[in-house]
Amino acid sequence: MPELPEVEVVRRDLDPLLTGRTIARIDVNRDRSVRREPSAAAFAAAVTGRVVTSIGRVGKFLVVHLAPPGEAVVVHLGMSGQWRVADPGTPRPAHTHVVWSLDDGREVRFVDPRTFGQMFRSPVRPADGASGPLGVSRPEALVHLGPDALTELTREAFAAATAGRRVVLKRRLMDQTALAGLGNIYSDEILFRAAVAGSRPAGSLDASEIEHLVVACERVLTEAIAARGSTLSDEQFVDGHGRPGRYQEQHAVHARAGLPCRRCATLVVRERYGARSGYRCPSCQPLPSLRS
DNA sequence: AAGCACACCTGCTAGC
DNA sequence: TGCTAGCAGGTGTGCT
Repeated sequence: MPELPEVEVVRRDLDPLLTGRTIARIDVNRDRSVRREPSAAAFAAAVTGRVVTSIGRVGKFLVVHLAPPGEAVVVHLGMSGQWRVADPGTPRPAHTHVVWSLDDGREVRFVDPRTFGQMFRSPVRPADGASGPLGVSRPEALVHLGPDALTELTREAFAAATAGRRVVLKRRLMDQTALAGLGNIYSDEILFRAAVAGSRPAGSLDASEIEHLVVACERVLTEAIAARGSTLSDEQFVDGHGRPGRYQEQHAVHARAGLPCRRCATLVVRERYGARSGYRCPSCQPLPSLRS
């Protein structure tokens, strides 16, 4: 499923193609892909004719800023969403739910087999003293998200997100209101890089472990973006040009149960955290009770 | 009020 | 070989 690195790859693909373009037409083939709007038709009518001024990202959400300022289209790829840039003459893939036609003749297609993806308008207040570290205001629909794991993460923010929490760390890392952008893949990889077991209570971290986790977060996400994201066998992530990512080749533990750890060759184990699964190297990420 | 269960949906896989 | 049942995933809601 697309997490922060995959969404950032798509953002970087779409930004030069959409910024400055006018949205000439929007076709919604599946109403479910447009949420929080009076209707799909109302959404299309409100966005048609407007100019894209930039494309941003908060966590796993894309933010298409429009002129005149004050409103943006927020897009979430869900579990299987893709944005594909194509010429109108080419056949549309199955599950093409929304098509944005641009004034330069190109189409941007929202393809989403599992239909967990969504898009909607959201007000954006002008940047002011209350805006984020980047000086960019968030759409109002995204103010509940925690700091962006790539652009807004500090040691202080991480400490605040975990202090006093009894929930297991793995789940806290994936809680978008604590930290925005991490899902199952990258929480596993960051925990491995920091040599911390995700089954620990979030509030049990010491200063050294927090430092390692913050550094691991920055490095893993940066490397994953450089490798253009992860495309697993049972997922279908592709970038704006239809190409898969390569970071899965570098995964240390995620989806590698029973395979040797890349660092120490100990067999990776799969663990359950409630309804979710995670992967861990028992040797590199020991449980506290097993520490010497 | 933190934390959990559940709904949403469809393609793939494991199991008969 | 063909079928079905179950799983997987992120977000939002609602319950305790």
